[in-house]
Amino acid sequence: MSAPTVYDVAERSGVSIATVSRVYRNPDSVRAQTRDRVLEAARVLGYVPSENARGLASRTTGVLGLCFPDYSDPDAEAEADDTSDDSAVMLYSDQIIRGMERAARRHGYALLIAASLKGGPESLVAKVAGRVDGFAVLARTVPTEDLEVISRRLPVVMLAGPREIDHLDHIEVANSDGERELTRHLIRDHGLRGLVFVGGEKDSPDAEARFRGFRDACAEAGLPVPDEPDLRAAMMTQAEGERAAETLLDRADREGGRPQAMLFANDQMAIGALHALERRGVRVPEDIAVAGFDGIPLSRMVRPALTTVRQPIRRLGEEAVELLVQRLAEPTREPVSLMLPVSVTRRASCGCG
Amino acid sequence: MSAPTVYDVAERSGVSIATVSRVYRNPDSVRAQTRDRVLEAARVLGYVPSENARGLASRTTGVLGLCFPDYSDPDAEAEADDTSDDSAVMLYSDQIIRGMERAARRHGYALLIAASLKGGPESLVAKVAGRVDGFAVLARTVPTEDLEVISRRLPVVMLAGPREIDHLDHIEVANSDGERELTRHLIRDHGLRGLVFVGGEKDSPDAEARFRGFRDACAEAGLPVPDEPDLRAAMMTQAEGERAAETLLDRADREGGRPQAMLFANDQMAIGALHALERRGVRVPEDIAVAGFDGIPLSRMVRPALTTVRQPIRRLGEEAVELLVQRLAEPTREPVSLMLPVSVTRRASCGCG
DNA sequence: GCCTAGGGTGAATGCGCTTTCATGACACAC
DNA sequence: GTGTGTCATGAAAGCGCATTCACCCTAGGC
Repeated sequence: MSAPTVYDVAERSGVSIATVSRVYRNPDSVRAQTRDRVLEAARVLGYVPSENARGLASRTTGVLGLCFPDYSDPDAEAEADDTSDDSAVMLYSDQIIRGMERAARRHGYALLIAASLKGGPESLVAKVAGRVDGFAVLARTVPTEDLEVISRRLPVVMLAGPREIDHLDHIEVANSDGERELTRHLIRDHGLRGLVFVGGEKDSPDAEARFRGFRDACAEAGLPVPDEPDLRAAMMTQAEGERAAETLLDRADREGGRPQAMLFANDQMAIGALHALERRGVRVPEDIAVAGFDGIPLSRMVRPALTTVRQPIRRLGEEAVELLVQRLAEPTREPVSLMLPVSVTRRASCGCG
Repeated sequence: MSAPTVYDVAERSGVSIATVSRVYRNPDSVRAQTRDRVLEAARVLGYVPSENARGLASRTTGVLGLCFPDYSDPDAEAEADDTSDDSAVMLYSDQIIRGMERAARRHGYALLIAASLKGGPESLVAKVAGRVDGFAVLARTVPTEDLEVISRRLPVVMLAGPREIDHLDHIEVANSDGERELTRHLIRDHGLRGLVFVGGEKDSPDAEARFRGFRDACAEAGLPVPDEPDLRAAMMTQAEGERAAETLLDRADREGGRPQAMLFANDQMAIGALHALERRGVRVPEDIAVAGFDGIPLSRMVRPALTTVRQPIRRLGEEAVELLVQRLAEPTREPVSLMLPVSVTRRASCGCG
């Protein structure tokens, strides 16, 4: 554990530390014979260059970072249990990590990942930021003002959510477009009319964007255009989805006119609704169509399989790296805002397949 | 992108750099009023401490690392396609990453991940090693001699595979025990007798350990004990599994006496075999039982569902971090070698469920 | 034989921070 | 009033490396 340095290697091989450094940074600039002596000494001593020192001296690290929130995700755990196959199911973060890792590897970067420890010191971002050449942040992981500060120092790309800081690179998925297309499908291809939408809280930009897509499609079709979702769930969890479905059924029983389709701002809720409907003896899709959003793996496994909109999450990670690499190469380039396309996945719960 | 430093902050707030440093490292040692001045200056300037410099000066990084091989894994990609749900399925590496990330987060560490770029410079390990407080290596990612060298400098834990260097911490899964128990189940609970085992190459320690478990169970039951697997596959892929199954069937046709059960050193091969058997019109499990090893997600989805042995891969990652943290706290502790228990998953392909 | 290029090497400096160690300013007790 | 602690801060010395810049040596041209 002693940690030999360039000085040790230099001494042992009878050269200066400059030469040792060159052997690693620019081998061709050193005579072969000298190089071999140095490498041999390094081997014997167990020398490994300190990337910290190297980074300090050369102002570049070869590492990209990712910060994501501490969703110590009870839902996800539960989901894993549902499928009775622990850890077989990829989470959102897993997929982004995989995407970034692949892309980073292609470009010769390593990847540093850190989740904000809820209640921990706010140091997280700083810790990452001080250690990488650039990094990606999932929406709402880091206070906007911190980002503002840090982005003056190195490239940052924001993932998902709205573009909070307009001089940053930014990638989101086409929430609104996706929901619009999904809704169109229900209206046009299945001839459904009484559509209700279950959203999230107002401060969830994704949920709001999806609602907008829903409204747009209603407007297009000449259907009544709601100002607000028919219901807002606080948590967007499966349990809340069940509750929402029951509330809507009760409301319909009281007021008459059961809806022909329930659209949910995410798959979790839609799946909860599926359960609730089954309990109530309401058949899906015969009596009512159900649709979600996200395309989580579970959506394919439930019965009936859930019609949804699939997000290219892994690509989100890959594109993030591409953007970082580009900006590193050309720091003055104009900020970019990408919107990744999503695709409607038609399955049994809307009457397809 | 200017990158303000302690000097800038110190100047602007009228203190020395030492005080700026203390504000971040040990806030209580600075008078509140001074501290506020410094923080304000930092905010205005957009100062973020350089973790590189900090690491250099304090010889500690707060980062743990993971190196894994570049299996740019055609099988895995194919598997994802099979389930027609891109990137829904977790790979081995994803699961380890998830486990390590969770555990690292608990202990306040960030995680640096790097896959060895095949054909790239061998610098990978050095890059990671020079940047972390300790790291985990998947078996056969890094040449033993490199590890030997690096482990003199910082804690290293080896994951999976045999213990190549005996002064390193090491975690493996109970390959042999698992296969033994699986084999016992086939022999004892299903009364099977003619068992064949399809292994991997001799230099695959996992496959060999599994074969030993198979032998042990045969010996216990008083069945003939083979010296070698009935067949060795070069790649342990699905395609090789198909081929293996066909070879074994052909051999049986020539020599008479079709086996009652085929055991494969991993799930991939077993799943390939399932396909081959179906093509040949051999019913599973009525005519022949099939079993794999690993418990990959696909094993649950094929028909008949595959009996296998599930590895706690995610826990492997978690335990790795625990070991690193422990060793960091107590560098002189005796090297540890853990063996994680596995569990036999009985499904349709052996006649259960 | 002298001069010139150019490649190989070393000395020295600085990257941004942590960390003694020393200093100064006070508060308190004698 | 002098002495003794305490607390807040500054000065300075590295941490391990990359990188000029200057230097020397050798090979080639004349």
